[in-house]
Amino acid sequence: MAAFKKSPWTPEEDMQLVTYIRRYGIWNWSQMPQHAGLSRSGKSCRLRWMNYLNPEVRRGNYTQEEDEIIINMRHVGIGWSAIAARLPGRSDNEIKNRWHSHLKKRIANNVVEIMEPEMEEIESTMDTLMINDHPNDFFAPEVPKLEEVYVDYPISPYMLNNIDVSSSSNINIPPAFGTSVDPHISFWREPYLLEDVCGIDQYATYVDPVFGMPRAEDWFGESFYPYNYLTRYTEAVAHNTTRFT
DNA sequence: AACTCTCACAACCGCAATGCG
DNA sequence: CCGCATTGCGGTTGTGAGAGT
Repeated sequence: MAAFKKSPWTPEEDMQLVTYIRRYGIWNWSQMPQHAGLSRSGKSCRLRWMNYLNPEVRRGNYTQEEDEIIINMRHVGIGWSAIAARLPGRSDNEIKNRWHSHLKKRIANNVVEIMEPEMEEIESTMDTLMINDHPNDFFAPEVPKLEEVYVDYPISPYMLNNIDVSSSSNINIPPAFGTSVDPHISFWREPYLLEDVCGIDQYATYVDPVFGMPRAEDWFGESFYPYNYLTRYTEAVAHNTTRFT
């Protein structure tokens, strides 16, 4: 098995992953990288998406209210993922970082006063978690007839009608059903659209005439990458260096 | 200007949980 | 029930930026 790449993600890799997910949805993390042309593990791709590339993720600029929620929920032993569920747009990893780099220290220095969370708040949080864990106890979703939706590819008719498959040569269509790498789509793994998640289409459909895919700055703007990452990367490519620092 | 230290955060790892045949 | 594959969680590490000396 080829070794997976282990290093900071490049803008090109980000674009490959986002482009792929935008076109085909998330159908199987472990197999997606191969079809997206990425030398990354599925785990790495999932983490990158969940913590960084997902347009739902907000980064930085924590409000006092958010900090207090983190502190209070952590104080009673609630896990990172449950706290993330309580804070829309925040990933568990980011909250964890926030805790370790800011809040823990502030508490140690008694900069913030730890308040006993209101019982109602805790019960409300627990109710939410119960609903998330046992959705069928609360409502029964209508299961779509997948055989009518998916014919050759595990993507929806909407996506089939709105993608230009020929525009990107280095991204492969997911495998068809019945092949050796049949993705075994189930209801719970149904691919979803970014539009469904975000409400709006946040990504440009512009395709670079030379490279076939949008440039990073077209997608995210230079501020997307911290510490002038994009600038340094671009310079490294221009000077044909193998590693940029 | 050069070096060291600290901070912030991206990303990795190991393990647990879950799903599926 | 079992074994394997996949996904999710939490702890930890690595690295770049900026502050301090």
